[in-house]
Amino acid sequence: MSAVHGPRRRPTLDTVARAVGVSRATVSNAYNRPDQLSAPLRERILAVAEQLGYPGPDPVARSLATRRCAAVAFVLGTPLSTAFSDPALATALDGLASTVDGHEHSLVLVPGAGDGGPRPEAVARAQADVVVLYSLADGVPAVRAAVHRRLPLLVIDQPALPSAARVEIDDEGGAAVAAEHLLGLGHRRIAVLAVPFCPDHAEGPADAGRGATARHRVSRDRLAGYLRALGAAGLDPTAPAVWEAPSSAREAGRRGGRWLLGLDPRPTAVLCMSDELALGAVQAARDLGLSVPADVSVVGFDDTHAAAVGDPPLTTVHQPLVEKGRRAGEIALGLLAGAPPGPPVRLPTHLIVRASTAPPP
Amino acid sequence: MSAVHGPRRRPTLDTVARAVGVSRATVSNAYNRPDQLSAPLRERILAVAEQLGYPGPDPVARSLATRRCAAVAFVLGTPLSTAFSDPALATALDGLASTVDGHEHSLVLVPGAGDGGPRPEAVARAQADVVVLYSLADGVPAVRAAVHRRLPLLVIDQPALPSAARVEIDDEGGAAVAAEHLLGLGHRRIAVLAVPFCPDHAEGPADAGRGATARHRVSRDRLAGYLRALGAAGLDPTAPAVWEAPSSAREAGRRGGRWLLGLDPRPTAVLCMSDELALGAVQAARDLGLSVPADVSVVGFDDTHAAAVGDPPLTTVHQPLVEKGRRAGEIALGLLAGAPPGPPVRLPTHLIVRASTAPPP
DNA sequence: TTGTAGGCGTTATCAC
DNA sequence: GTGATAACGCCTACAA
Repeated sequence: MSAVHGPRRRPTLDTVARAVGVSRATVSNAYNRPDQLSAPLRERILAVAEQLGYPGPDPVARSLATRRCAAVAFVLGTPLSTAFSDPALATALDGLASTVDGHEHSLVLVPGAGDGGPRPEAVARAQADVVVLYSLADGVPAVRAAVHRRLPLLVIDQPALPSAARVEIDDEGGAAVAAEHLLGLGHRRIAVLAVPFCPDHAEGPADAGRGATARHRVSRDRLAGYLRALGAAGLDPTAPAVWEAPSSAREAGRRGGRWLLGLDPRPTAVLCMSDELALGAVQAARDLGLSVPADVSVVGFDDTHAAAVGDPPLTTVHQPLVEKGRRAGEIALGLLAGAPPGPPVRLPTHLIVRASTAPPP
Repeated sequence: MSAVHGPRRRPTLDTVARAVGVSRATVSNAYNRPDQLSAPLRERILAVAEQLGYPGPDPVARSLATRRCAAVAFVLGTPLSTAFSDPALATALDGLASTVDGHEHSLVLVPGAGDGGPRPEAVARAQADVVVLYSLADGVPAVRAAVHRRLPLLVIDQPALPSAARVEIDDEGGAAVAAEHLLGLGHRRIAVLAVPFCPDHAEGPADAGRGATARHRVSRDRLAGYLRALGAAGLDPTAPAVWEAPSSAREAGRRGGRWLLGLDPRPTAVLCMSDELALGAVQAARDLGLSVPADVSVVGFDDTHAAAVGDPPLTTVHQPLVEKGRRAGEIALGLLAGAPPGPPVRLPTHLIVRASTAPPP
């Protein structure tokens, strides 16, 4: 009698077909190829489906049959919320989103929190047709998991991966120019406020070894750029104090800034690996009663919107964030369409001098 | 002979099972339940899989079998990139992301561009276990498509939907308070700069009818709040000039501001339905050689970060964006776990007076 | 225009 | 600890 009152389990294509008295294929066509059947029949099918409470073709089953998800996966190396709160990341995603939009694809954000980067299971399970890895640390399990999937793959700001497309920034060059700017102003006691070197959430002073063996290409290269410039100016490349922040967030920068500016002798300038860190360092200076740039110069990295409107406006290294995302999006879409990975795209950086740097006091 | 040189098609669980000489179930267990088989056998299976180039269990097939996607879909009413560039939306998403993170779920962003809101097909095909609708216009196809799926459903800033959970803001109350603030300062010629009333990308002056029949609950309620306060103060509620912007972006606000401030007689104050619009209006005032708030007062809505640091800092209606997202995330996670929708969550707004408002000149 | 048959790659449930 | 077998729900030639 339960059969009379309608099925207890949710209806499927087959339920509808049976009720109408046609085959599954015809019901499928009613949804996906209206031109393959007569209008009246289609009407009837849809009506019965509606009345049966059939929710329409199951997207997962459809994907299984078509081998298509209509989605691009974006794997973060940081918590999910940073996609919306970290200015540099959000801006790059903005660029990527603007190219993915209008192509009938969704954007799947795969969270990256955790001590060893994103959980490899999360990467293995993401339902997408192409995967984009964003600035993951070298050798984390998630990278292996991504390669393993044999899906079209694109990495952003990471070392080359066999058969993966790549978009990246000239981090070392940009960092070197930032350091040269300070040297040119006469600074000699220069400290470094770094984004994470490894995916282990460490926070505190970092020695030279830690920086050199860093597993995040971005922080490794930026540090190398700073030190190269300092070395070229005759300074001891092991001399600068380096604070490793646990993220690129402003509060983290403030803590690091307080430590660096509390050193004796106090640095006259701080090279920061992100604008948010730099803005935090400016806060720290203020906390200590120091003025920027009169008492201490601060240089950022990224050239986010906040850097330009900061107080003082930040001298920083510009990287084309929107273009980075846009190019990544175009390449991802290309891979989706069967295009080969192509040569890596390397985007330039340049220094923007604003008001947070001046000669040392 | 092609069989000798290895299969041309990509290997599956079955390929591996056959090669090892075990059943599919055992291979599946090797991946998903290591404790269900002996370690040596598992090793052997994994080794053969590796050698065969088996990418691991297919996530889509797994989802089909388990009826789980491990993802929450977030359906936007605006282009994908606004998720990262619109401050109010990004902040709400930040809150949602922070609660979803750590729960082994991905976040699927479903783009919402298009004249009639998000494409219903995109909503129908999103692979997720729960869907969140964000501020979609009443009656757009995407809403029907979402309801149709019979998945746990949550709407944010939209009218009630049968059996859907709901989180929303007291838009009308907030708007009324904003208007009352201006009235209290002595303003009588007050204009309105509105976010879209309908999903049709219209831009230009809007008459009373358009506002009253708006299909976006948010803009409808905010307008109603403004007009209620003006009416209560004895002003003609049909009098205020209203400009409908095609989005809540700053540039759109600037265009609308220029039109409103070019009217004769010029309004002495502008009520803006978003902070970005308000910031655009401030720009417009500047374009026309007017000073804010000396010549014209501007009130925003949302209380985004940019409002606080603007020049001048914006008087605006605060809405708890992060909490809105967080609550939505908690509810979505709850629905996922089988919890009932529960009563709608209505979050309060309040006025923040800063420096963009003053008595009329 | 409609139906048939085979396939998509897993997981789950039981036996053994 | 391991293996059959049956779902899971749909798509798509191809035949009628």
